[in-house]
Amino acid sequence: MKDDKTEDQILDAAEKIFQRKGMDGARMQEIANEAGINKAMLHYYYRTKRFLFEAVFSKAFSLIAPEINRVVNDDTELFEKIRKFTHSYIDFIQKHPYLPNFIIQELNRDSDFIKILQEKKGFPDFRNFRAQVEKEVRDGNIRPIKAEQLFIHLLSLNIFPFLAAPLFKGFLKLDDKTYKAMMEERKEEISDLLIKYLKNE
Amino acid sequence: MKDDKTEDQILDAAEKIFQRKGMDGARMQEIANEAGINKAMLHYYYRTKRFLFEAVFSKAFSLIAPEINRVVNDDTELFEKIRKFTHSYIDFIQKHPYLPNFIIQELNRDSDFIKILQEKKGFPDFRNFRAQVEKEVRDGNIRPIKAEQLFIHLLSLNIFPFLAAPLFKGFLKLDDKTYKAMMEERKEEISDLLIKYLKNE
DNA sequence: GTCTATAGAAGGATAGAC
DNA sequence: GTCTATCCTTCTATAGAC
Repeated sequence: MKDDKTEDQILDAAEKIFQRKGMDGARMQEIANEAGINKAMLHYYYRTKRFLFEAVFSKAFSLIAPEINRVVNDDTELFEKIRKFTHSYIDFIQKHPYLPNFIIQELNRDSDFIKILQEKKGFPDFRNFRAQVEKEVRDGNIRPIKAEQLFIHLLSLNIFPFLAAPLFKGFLKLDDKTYKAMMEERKEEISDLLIKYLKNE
Repeated sequence: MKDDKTEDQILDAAEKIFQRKGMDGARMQEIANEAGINKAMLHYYYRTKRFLFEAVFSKAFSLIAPEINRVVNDDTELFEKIRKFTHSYIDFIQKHPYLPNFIIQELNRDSDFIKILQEKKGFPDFRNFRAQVEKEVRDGNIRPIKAEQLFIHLLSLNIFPFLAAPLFKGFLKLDDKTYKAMMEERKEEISDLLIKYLKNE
């Protein structure tokens, strides 16, 4: 079982609170309440707030990393890859709506976090994707483009609409339901945009 | 002069601190130090931390709003508009690097903020842009696309790379200088992507 | 391992002199 | 308007009983 042990109950509770409120906004007491456990236990298992936070952050990142690796470390054909990533990422994020904001926010808050993550195994390695894009360009299958720019396009188009959901809902005057439906539509929209552009079609 | 009055000195200092650390991470003492002034003055002029924060947030939003209005409330021809927005937004953000993260973060933290902003004059009105895109589609000048999706594409491609700069620098193993150069390149990359797609060219 | 109680520090806010 | 001093609450963290 996942929640057998107090340590895991704490981590689950901390996840909820930290992802909603961030490192600075979260309170140890709140996490303890959420875990249905005493505040002293948090320190017993994780020593400090910072260590607990880092455990949560690492776990969050290890959820995202495989998604990224589907792009950079996978030998699917390029268009298929774009299509699959876009579809699966948007499904993934519907399940973890707080994740992108949490990651982005804390990386901007503490610039050392990314260095810690880079050391870990499973950290996405971009080289395969670069090679793949360069080959497609060389073979004349796609319009000339830098792999980095395509990668940034792909992630921006997929991630930002969730990060900026309150903003877009405000601008476009959409309710939650309509906005969610629009995110579903984007699976096709994004694939279509990138693939037709690359194919020069 | 801008900094004649204490009230403005405080607002400037608060801007710096809040934009770097957010509402929860910022300390009144830190803002006072930054302003070279006493902590009691902050309360004298702005009563509470929250009011001071709201003043900063409103000002930040009033800096971004005109940028958005260049897209939604301006009768420039569509392709020209995409090109101009992309170029000017990327310049704008190099001058205010903390702004997008600040806005997004606080809108996610407090979902009521957007409602307050919607009331204010100058809040972007999407209707003109929708009409413009619909007309271009009807006239057969561009590929069929919903105005909302195009709007989200445009903002995502422009804003996210700054928001996620630490992440992309980590993934792509780029230093600040190289990344900045890449953001310059994106002015053309983004325009090219959207316009060629729309023109079906 | 788990709890209660509390230390110790920090932060927002105010009183009151000038 | 501006400052110093201080109140009071909140928060992280630990001590110590069971």
